[in-house]
Amino acid sequence: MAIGYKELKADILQRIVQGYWPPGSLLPGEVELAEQHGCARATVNRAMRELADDGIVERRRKAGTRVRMAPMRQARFDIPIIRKEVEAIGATYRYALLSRDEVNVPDWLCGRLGVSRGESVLHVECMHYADHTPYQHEDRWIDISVLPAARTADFSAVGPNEWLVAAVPFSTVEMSFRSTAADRVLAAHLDCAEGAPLFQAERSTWWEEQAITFVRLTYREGYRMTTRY
Amino acid sequence: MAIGYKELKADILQRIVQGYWPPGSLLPGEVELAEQHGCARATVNRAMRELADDGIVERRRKAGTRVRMAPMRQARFDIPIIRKEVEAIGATYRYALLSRDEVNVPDWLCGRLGVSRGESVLHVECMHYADHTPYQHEDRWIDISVLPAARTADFSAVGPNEWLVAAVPFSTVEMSFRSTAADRVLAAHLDCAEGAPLFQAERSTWWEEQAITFVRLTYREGYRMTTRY
DNA sequence: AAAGTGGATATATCTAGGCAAAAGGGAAGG
DNA sequence: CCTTCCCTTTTGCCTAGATATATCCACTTT
Repeated sequence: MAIGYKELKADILQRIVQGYWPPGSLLPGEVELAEQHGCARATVNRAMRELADDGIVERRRKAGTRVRMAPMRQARFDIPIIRKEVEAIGATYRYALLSRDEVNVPDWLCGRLGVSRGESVLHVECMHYADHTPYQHEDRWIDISVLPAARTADFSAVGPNEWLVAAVPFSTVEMSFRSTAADRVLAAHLDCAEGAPLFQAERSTWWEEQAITFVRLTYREGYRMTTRY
Repeated sequence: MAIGYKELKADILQRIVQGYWPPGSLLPGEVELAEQHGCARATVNRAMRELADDGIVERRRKAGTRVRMAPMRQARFDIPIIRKEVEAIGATYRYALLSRDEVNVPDWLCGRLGVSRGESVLHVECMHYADHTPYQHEDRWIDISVLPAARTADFSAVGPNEWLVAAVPFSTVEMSFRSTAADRVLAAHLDCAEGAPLFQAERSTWWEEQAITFVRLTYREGYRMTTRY
């Protein structure tokens, strides 16, 4: 009669999927489920908590556990190292540094990085290729007052992304995705027409309330970001 | 002396972030950590398991727990119900049905829905507005052989998305995001120039290995999907 | 040298019980 | 009728102990 939390989780999910517990309905309490399945409440708790983590159910003290109304409320995307992503599709990865300058922080970046005007930042532009076709353009800004080591780092062989991953851990990340039209520079680098619709990801990274880096990644035309579950 | 699993998790993460336990290094065993912190082993286990779930550490029986070398982190996006999303920004939500036809499945959709050519599908087009400005265009296809109830559903007041959520218990979902140029129809509906770069989401939904619906959501120009973690 | 075996060990999971905290729901008072 | 306060329910979290399982490593066998 006693079962493990995985089986229990599968059981409950099965019943939800088959409509026995329709969206919005209230599930039995932990004690009751534990008695029904002949296991400890902790086991039920583990199963229910994982279902909640997966976004299947919603739990609130006193209110109980109920099936979520929306079939999918959250999606999870892996943010891989670009090299891995390219190699995963069976292509050869190549990296190229385009430019590297120490400049005054532009106004539009002040707010995002949380630095004051007039400060100096490191600006690195580079390209990532899959089998010699453009894959991604990387436009990165690093706050050198927070990360002075970046000033002496050599980005000609290894990309700033991989360098940063190895050099600094991060605590908070904000990402956003949008669609943008290729300007002249991007069109040239990504080998597409000017005005072509491109998928763009922007990421700000903080460590201990200190902004470290902001990066704008522009993917080749036609790129898709996909998730399934 | 005794602490909760959240504090413990934060403690361990802190030490990893600060380099006390560098990437690749072996962490103490659960028993040892429990003794050091004066708590039960289950508490340590919970903290460590969550760190593993978050992709910070890697755990293997007998081998112990070690800090991951390349933390391939994953982002989690909330995909809100369109009405909630609009109302969250303080705007008034409005819905409009554009068209609704029963047609032969187009070739490009056969593969995605997993239906054979010549079959009949329900095609629904509608718009979602925020304060009377276009917010999202919904282009939906429903397999009526799997979901015959859709044939008699009235989509003039409630959108197909909300109808489906209530009608279909639960499912497997595949989503993908990309950038596309506005064609004449989309430009007209979304009030933008033809060729404008638009953010597009596509979602296929299955239930018990049966494809139910495919939807293509095109957002207004300038839309951003953002997450923070 | 290569392959198989078994013990040691670290994590995975379960049990049984208890206290804490949040919050729904109703009672009491204005 | 409405608001405020309290009680009870339900999940959250912890302890302490035990079994299960995977797997590294050393040792033995072929």
